[in-house]
Amino acid sequence: MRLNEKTKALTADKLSAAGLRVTQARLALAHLLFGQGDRHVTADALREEALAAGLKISQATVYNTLNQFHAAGLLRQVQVDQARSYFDTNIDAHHHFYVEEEARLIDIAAQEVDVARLPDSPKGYDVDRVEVIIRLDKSPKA
Amino acid sequence: MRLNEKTKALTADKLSAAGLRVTQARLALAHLLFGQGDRHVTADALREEALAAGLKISQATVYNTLNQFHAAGLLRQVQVDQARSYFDTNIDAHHHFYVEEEARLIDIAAQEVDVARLPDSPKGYDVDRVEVIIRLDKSPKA
DNA sequence: AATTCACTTTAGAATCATTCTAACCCAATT
DNA sequence: AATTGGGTTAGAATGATTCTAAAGTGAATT
Repeated sequence: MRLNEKTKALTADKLSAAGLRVTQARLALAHLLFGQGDRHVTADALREEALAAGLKISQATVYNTLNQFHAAGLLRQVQVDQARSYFDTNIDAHHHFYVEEEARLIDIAAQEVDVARLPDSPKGYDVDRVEVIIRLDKSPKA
Repeated sequence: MRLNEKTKALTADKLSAAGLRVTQARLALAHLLFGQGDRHVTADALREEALAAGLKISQATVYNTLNQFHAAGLLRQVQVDQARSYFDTNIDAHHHFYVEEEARLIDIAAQEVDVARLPDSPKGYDVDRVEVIIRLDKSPKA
């Protein structure tokens, strides 16, 4: 993990802006998460990646950090599989394809889906967000 | 659990039609699941209900049975919460409200939602199904 | 009605993701 | 440099779910 000063400063700003103290673990994970475009990671995958990058970081810290980033609004949690949670670095309104056979998520930009009509919410409840998940299967070989 | 003969026969037919052998455990759970309109249950909730009804049934059987019913197309599995799976007795196309604070699912009939436009699936993949989940929060007290 | 055989059910162990605990560490402040 | 309060950690704990392998049962056959 070799961060140039500019990248490091940007990441640090992002953490500070979110009200999180800038620590080594957070800086390093933030760099992995936010340094390469939109991503969908599981806690375990991020841990592997961190270790592969030579970071010394515990699984507990990976979980803590993902949860803190999520609570701070830097990540979105996506629940499509019973086995594990995905964290999505794209926090703008958008939707997902999910390929169960490959445990793979693919972003769909908000404007690609048109939800033209929604029911009224039950009395006493407000819409937090609307999620559209398109579950995909591999096409049968022709 | 007192099933009249007619109800029992209907439930048995349902199991047979699904290619499942008609056993006591399956009959009893099917009756709990399908005998009272559309429901959303967790494995644990169903277990409790079975015990409360005086059934002697193990947790493993509850899980096995839910998974078999799901595989047989009698139930749909809904994944909205990281903690546990819900099984939905409504297998027709439809959508859900989810109240996270109450861990509660509410059905939305398919025609209540109009998804007017969807993106093309990635090459090599076909749409299995489209799920719309509307996450709700309790309205703040005025 | 007894036998057989494959499928079921079971208790309890195992697994796996995630969270907790309690001790140690470090970033910010004095 | 010392203090302090949050951060990080290893390892234990938790909780849902699955697995194991042994005992039970439904359906078909004798």
